[in-house]
Amino acid sequence: MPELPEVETVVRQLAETLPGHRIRGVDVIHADILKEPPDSFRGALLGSSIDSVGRRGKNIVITLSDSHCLVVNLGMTGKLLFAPPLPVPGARPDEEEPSHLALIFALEPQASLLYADTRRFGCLRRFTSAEWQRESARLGPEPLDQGLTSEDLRQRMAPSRSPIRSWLLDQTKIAGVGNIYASEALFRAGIHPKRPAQSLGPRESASLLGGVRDVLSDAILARGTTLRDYRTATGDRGGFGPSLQAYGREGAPCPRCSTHIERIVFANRSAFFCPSCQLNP
DNA sequence: AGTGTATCCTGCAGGC
DNA sequence: TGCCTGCAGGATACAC
Repeated sequence: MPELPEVETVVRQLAETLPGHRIRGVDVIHADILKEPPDSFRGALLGSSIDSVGRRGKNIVITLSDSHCLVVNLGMTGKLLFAPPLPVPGARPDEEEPSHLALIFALEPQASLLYADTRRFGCLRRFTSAEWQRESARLGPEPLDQGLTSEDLRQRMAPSRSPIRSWLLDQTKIAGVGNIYASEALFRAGIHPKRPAQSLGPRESASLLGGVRDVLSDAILARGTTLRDYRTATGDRGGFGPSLQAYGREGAPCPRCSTHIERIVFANRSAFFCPSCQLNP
């Protein structure tokens, strides 16, 4: 579910509230979202203080004061919710309790951080700073990093005959793009999703990087896309859904030329495109 | 180096 | 109403 804009939204919210809190309780409800036994996870985190909250690709990186970090990947349906202390203890007005709670952190000063995940494809992993550096190095560059040029992108695409949509979804090639924004970026760039990555020339690389950056930036401003499950750290829905131009719009008119948007499936996932704006070679 | 398939898991929409 | 199938923002492991 959550791609870069959704994760960035959650990270920005948590960065304002979490730092300075200390973990004083860890309640593991569904152990299968951890990569280690619940007891060792709990034992390692109890007493840790939160220094900062950042993002790498689709990962939420919570840096702890003991040179460790907690890395959260939301999978398809994960939610990381910050629950501030209730004004009146016991009273929970409109806010419904999140369903499918998998883990609860009790924090000091009084607050809690909830992890809920319907399908439990998400995971929470602990790393030392050095371990995380190594993990992070496996991921491709950040698309919004201004140091990344379209020429860098072209060189990374050059060895790959993989369809560009699949290439964009590969987190080791470029970090943070998922299925929604892959379709959207390719639509904006006018590139067919099945074009081999290595077939994109300099001009197309530039349009693609532009398309990726524009759609991710626009989606961040709207606080992400909620199709169904995604919620921000405050439990709100993202507002980018109505701005989607291709994804999920099979049969609807292309916003540029009115041709019907088509859906094709490859590598087991849907891709949406305009057959007239995004020509197949 | 690719692709297709399966896996983890739950919920929902649509067809009958 | 109930049952079935297919589909879903991700990541990974497998055989070919």
